Amino acid sequence: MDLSEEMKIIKRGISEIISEEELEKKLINSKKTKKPLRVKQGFDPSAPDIHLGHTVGLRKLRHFQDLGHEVYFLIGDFTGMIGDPSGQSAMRKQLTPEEVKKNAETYKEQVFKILNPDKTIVEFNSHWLGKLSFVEVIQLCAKYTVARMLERDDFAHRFQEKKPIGIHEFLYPLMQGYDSVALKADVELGGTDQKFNLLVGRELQREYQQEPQVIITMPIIAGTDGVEKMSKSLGNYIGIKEPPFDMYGKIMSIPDKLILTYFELLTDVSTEDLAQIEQDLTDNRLSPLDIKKRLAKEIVKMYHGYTKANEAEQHFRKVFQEKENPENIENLLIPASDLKDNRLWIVKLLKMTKLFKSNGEIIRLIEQGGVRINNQKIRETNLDVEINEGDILRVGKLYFYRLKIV
RNA sequence: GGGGAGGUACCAAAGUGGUUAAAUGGAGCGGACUGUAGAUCCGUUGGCUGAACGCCUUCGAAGGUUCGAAUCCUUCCCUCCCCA
Repeated sequence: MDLSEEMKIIKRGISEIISEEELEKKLINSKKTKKPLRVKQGFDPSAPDIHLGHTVGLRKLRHFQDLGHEVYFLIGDFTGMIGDPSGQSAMRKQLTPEEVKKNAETYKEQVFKILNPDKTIVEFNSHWLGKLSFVEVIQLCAKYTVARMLERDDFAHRFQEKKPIGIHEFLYPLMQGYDSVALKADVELGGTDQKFNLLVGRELQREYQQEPQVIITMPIIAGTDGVEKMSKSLGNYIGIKEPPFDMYGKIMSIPDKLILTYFELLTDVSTEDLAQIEQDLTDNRLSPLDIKKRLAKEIVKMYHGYTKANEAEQHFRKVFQEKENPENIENLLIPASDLKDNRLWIVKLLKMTKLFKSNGEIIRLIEQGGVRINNQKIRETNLDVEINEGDILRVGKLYFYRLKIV
């Protein structure tokens, strides 16, 4: 493959690359010396569920692997104890070593759905950061200035808004940069919100007489709400481990304006197809609904296979388009001993679904018409419902249960 | 070290002795509409009790004053600003 083709693959769907010339040089050099590039990306172990937002970067790492390079999948177990301040408006809770360890393990289980395990080296930055002496830490700090730290957006904002900035938070970019030094990274990937940290890596590598890494920033994809970036803590994420239908359903609920972005960053749909889809959308040749269904199916297929993706699609059509009950409904087991004359208080019944934290929540939902039995809305909270084997209980839009007396 | 401002629910932000489980906005949730999109409208957002303006817990923490406190007093913790 020639250089321009390689560059084309690398440059698809990225946000920024610093700098293209340096990358080309590195690629050429790598080919000449037959030494693969060392491509690094760090992952925060505080979010053990890999979601589609993470896959944007992971997929790019995979591209590098497919081009013959090595990926250093760096789990920030040490930095995780501080918590990346990027994009945070306030200080984060520090994780305990046990939590970090557990999260890191979960991470490892999941990434190989995307990465090629043969070309992936999993590392933990506690290996080197945990060994630094206080003197060495101070020496590291001496390589950067407060003023430069304050150049960073989120620090600058917090500073301006008179919000607290912990001194330890200043160490985060330094540690991440030091990771690049320790790994002798050629390329580092990160979200656009990581740009500052990535740049610090370049600075530090220079300080340590290394050739600075090329940095590639990836767009941050918005979550299901279409506004905030996809993240676990905001609850707007789509996890790659989620069951096929949940995944399908969540993708269907994204705002239309995200369709193309998702196609571009989350699927293998070719650039040509992408252009076609965009055209079809603007021409109204295809409805956004149909295109979104294709998107959903495409993504579910990647993580669950064709059969499951198909099932999810059927399920969706049945439940939401034809307004029928889905085929596979979870059983809700009701102990016969709880029944009186075959009846059960509606609130107790709902409580058995484990969907609610309190009775108040249940009562609210009933009053708002969010509960149906056999498609019949229940509005009365003070009601003993007759329980028949096989009755279908529906809670909100999403949850279905088939009642079963045991 | 000195002086000043401030800590209210998921977030932002009112509230300075009772009618305050706490205005308002955002976000969330549910409903209507729809394409599980967007826009719009309505409802709802501490817990318990088969439910009532009843009880319990909540306005940084702990004590205190009072018939009654988010509101007053004391101590403590935390944040920010100015000066050094």
